Amino acid sequence: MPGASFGESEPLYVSPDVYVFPSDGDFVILLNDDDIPNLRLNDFLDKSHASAEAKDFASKKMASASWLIKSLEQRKRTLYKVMESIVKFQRPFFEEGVDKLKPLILKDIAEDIEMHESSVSRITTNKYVSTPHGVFELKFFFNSALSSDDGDAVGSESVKALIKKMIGKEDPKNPLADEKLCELLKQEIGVDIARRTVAKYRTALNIPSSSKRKQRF
DNA sequence: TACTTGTTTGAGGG
DNA sequence: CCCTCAAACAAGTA
Repeated sequence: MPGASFGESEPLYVSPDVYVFPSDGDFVILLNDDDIPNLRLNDFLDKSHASAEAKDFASKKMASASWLIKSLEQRKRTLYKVMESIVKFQRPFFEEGVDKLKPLILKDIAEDIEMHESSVSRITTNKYVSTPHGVFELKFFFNSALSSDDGDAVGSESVKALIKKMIGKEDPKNPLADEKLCELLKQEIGVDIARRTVAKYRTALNIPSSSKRKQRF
């Protein structure tokens, strides 16, 4: 998604698919179904003088229309359940704010609402929720301990940025070893990655190892 | 390099 | 449109 890496609170301009707001120490979920007015079937074609083929054609159309309507209803129900489950898992976020996000994976939600991960994946892409702390894509609530938002590239990018910043501030006489960086990363943003990964990111940034950076005087 | 874990995507059924 | 399944893909790890 273009611009995905530019900030946490991007889409003020999208209209959310679902709202969450506090009420009485609890949270209420409200679906936005503005764009789906009440749909219903109109059985206008069922006339006895119609030909067999026409009746057949009509009833097939009716059938397909009716499952479309059912699908839309089901979608609403599923979206509601997913949202409910997210609120359950990320309650501290809804109560206190963005830095209280807990690690969460699709499978957690999938198991909770008894559905397949792939369904959860599809439901949570391109859907937005309005919360007391802003509007977020549903994907925002999933982070497997590493990335802060967008699943792939963004996570490692922001970790790289942080590494660069830390090395920039280090004492030239006492450069930060990868292991130390690893510790700091954990303290500062709660990211838990292996020392080896830190080394990989550092190399990617064209920063030499701590022993090479050490200055003698 | 190969294994593991997590997410996405294409096919197929309703 | 909904859903699942399996296979592909991506990232970290050893």
